[in-house]
Amino acid sequence: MSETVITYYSSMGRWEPDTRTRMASAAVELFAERGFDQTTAGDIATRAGVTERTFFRHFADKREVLFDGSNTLQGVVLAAMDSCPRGLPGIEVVATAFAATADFFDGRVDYALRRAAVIDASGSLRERELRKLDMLADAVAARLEERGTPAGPAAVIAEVGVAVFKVAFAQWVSAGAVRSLGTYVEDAVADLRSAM
Amino acid sequence: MSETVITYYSSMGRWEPDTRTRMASAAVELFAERGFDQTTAGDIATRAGVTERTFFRHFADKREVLFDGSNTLQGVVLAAMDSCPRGLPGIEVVATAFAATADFFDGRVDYALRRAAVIDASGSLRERELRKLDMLADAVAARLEERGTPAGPAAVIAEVGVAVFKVAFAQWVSAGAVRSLGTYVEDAVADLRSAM
DNA sequence: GTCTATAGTCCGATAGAC
DNA sequence: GTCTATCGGACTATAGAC
Repeated sequence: MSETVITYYSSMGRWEPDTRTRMASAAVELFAERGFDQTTAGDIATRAGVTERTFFRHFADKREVLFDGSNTLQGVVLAAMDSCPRGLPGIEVVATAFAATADFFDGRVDYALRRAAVIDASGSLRERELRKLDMLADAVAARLEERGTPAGPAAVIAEVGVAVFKVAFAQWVSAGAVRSLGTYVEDAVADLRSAM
Repeated sequence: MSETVITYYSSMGRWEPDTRTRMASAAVELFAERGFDQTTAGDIATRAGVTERTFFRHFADKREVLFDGSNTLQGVVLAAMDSCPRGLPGIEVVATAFAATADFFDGRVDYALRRAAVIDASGSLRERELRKLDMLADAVAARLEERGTPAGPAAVIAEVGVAVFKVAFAQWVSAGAVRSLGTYVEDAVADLRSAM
């Protein structure tokens, strides 16, 4: 999704613009209508006005169409980490970074909620989401190491950060996004602090 | 895998016993030899002396053959939680429970390491493993709630516990299991404590 | 753009255990 | 007889190869 991708494709001109975005939208619609398993890659392609072959040229597999924004989210997290002052403890950096994802999601609440409902309804999609979060944890750990945190603690802090984010995000979704995601992140961090 | 299953099947007599176990062993061998993608479900079945059809009756999909022990591991964790005194803080209960998995893995180091190598080599298997850990977190959270921990903190503590375990397990594997898994869990918990 | 292999499902049939 | 585990064939969709 992400503005980057939109700009990229709309600059091409020759083909119908926003092909990826159209396929992503069509996918969420169809998965919501009939379920993930009952929707073929060809169905999505057709609704987006392209062929099945084109779908697989853009996305490595059927699930991936729902995770086009993952890189953008990761960029948001890493950028927020970079904005933190040098001396700030790793755990603070990570907490701040995940709280910063609130802006990203609060700006696309409707899509995020529908997408979350679709993912939660499919074990297959849930697996893919967990893998994306796992890769995010790896990226966060690497960035912490660059900031001087030793490898062991960096891995622990990164994984714990993602764990907290997972809980906060689930609560945000199940509450229907009535409050900003940031408040759920802060609450979850507070829960962890008082637990230790 | 678990002794229960072995006993169950060996009591039948008519067919070759331990079909599931034989398929699981064949799978690890073949995945290690040629890789996950280069191994068909039929290949595994053939090496185990059954047909492809039989394979899919035992396992919902090709990946699942490597995760037959997941329920057992979950049982170990939950049982360890139940052994903790009532008043013990949730975080202590979870830390103790995951440290208790050491006995489980230290008793099958060889299989665990080969299995881990196979899983790490395949994104597809990694996804499945993450999903199993996610379900473990849900089970741990539920058990914490039964012990009186409020839902929010229970979810956070459970997810953080799994996060710590993930890091400890990865370190245990990459070090070749030279020390017991328990020491890695304790170190990771210590890292988290000093980070907060 | 076509062609193919494999994953995974559904139908039914068979055969020992009880 | 019932139950459970095996096997066989046919079928669709995914995903990769050409």
